[in-house]
Amino acid sequence: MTLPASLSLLTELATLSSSFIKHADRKLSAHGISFAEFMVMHHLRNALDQTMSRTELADAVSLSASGITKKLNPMQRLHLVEKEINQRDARFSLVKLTPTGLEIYNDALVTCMHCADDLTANISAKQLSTVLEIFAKLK
Amino acid sequence: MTLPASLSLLTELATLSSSFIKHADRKLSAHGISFAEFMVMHHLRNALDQTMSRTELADAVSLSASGITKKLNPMQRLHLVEKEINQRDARFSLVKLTPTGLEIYNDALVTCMHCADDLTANISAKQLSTVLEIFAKLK
DNA sequence: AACTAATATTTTACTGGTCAAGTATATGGG
DNA sequence: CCCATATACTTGACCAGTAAAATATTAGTT
Repeated sequence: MTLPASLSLLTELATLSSSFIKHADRKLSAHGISFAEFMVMHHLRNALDQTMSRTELADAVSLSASGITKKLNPMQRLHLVEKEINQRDARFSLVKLTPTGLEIYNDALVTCMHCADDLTANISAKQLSTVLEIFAKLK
Repeated sequence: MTLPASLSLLTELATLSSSFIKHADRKLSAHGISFAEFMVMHHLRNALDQTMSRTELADAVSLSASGITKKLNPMQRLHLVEKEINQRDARFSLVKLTPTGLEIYNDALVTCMHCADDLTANISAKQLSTVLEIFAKLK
């Protein structure tokens, strides 16, 4: 009995990302952050003014509203990010990367790129861009 | 500032699989199981005699030793899997898919294949097999 | 046989996530 | 203006995972 390729993609995707994230977590622990925290900083870094609302951020990292609150609390205590209240609408609170956070992000980025290079060591640049193109069409 | 493609692969991989797993979890809840439980049964289904040791299974689904114990406990209570003691070495305990488990797996498989087809709706069969080939080279 | 080390699993304490309920603020219709 | 509704976020109770310690069994050495 042969299973369809689409199912294999799905199971491979789950297995690969799970084992990769664990690998990255181990490497990033040298910077005192997890891969999930790196991803939060990564999205903030690439946002306009390095600032996003909590819901935008939650969507970006696939976390629930309460999940993002609980993830950001320790990051605020470590002064990696800071909270700013929106003048127009006090319900919104904006999250901003601090200078300390940016510094740690930049260091962690180097580590993370090494992880990424390890991951992709056996594939060519062409294959890499092919996968990225196809990824863009998934979902 | 442009980031290397390898890093994008990594972040996309994490984001895609996280959102896909949540989608599959919602669909599979109709069968009373999670995607993680589906993966356990999937590996057992494709194992010789539908039986694996707990450590083999833990490796297959990227769980720790204690993680697999905690995941299997409720599955045993629901009679999806059963425990068998190895005669040769009483330290090993084998995990086997029960007839009930097999039945539920087969139903869940149909649901899961629909999820997989949704995921891959916008890519061709050729692209699908290309990605799978490249995935095999990662790590 | 007895002691040490290795292996497979479980238990414990803890972390990080979810959902559902609660709080605070804003918006629109009477 | 006031009430209902919607939105953004937080809190509380719970579930799922980890690492480290504990337990049980086997294997190797002397």
